[in-house]
Amino acid sequence: MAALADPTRRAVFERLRGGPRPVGEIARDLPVSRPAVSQHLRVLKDAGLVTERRDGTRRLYRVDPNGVAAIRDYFDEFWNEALAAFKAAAESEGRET
Amino acid sequence: MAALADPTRRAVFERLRGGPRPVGEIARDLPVSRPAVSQHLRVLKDAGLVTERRDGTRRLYRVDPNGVAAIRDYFDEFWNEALAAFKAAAESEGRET
DNA sequence: ACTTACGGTAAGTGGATGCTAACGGACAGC
DNA sequence: GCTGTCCGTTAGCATCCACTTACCGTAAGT
Repeated sequence: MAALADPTRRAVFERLRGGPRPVGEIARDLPVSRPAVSQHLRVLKDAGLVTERRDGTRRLYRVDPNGVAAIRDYFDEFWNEALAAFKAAAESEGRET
Repeated sequence: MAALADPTRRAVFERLRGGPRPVGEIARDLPVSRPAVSQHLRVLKDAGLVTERRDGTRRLYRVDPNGVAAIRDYFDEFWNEALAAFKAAAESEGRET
């Protein structure tokens, strides 16, 4: 999840939300150089959030559903536990006060 | 979400998952000093992920359900869009190939 | 009032990291 | 084979940030 910390990297990631994209196309509408995008994609790939696929001289990157699912599950679980604790606390507080 | 990037800060955050906690108690079972925990809590608070409440000389921190919900929603939406795009791509690919 | 416990803040430092510039490699078209 | 395009990698740099140490304020107990 640390991979999604950087704003630029999140921007790169979100460019992939609608489907596969080559590196250059992503770099074109971002205020950073192409190598920077490459490095971000490498981090995202190591984090299991995107996958790579060669297409001639280009490389298509796409979102890896498994990675997104992992983070999504983490927050779902956290949400459930935290909410339960929150309700329990609110209740016992209501009782005491 | 950048607030949850740091591992230590995530650890602090997760200590709050089960209910409110004072600063000292959190710092006690983490390998960092108390001021460090204070700083992390400040970041989490600014990010809207936790709320603070004074209790005598202590300060109780607890998870803010709103903050967690925001992130959870972000990933839910991302998940839906990405999955849709992924399926669409897989389909059109299956057609062509 | 004095002491003790709790915790936020400021200053300073070392390590991590995002960026660019420069280079090298692979593939397509002529 | 040569050229041009696309992209990953390296080196170097600037910046950010997490951490500790030291200090100060506040509240509770005696």
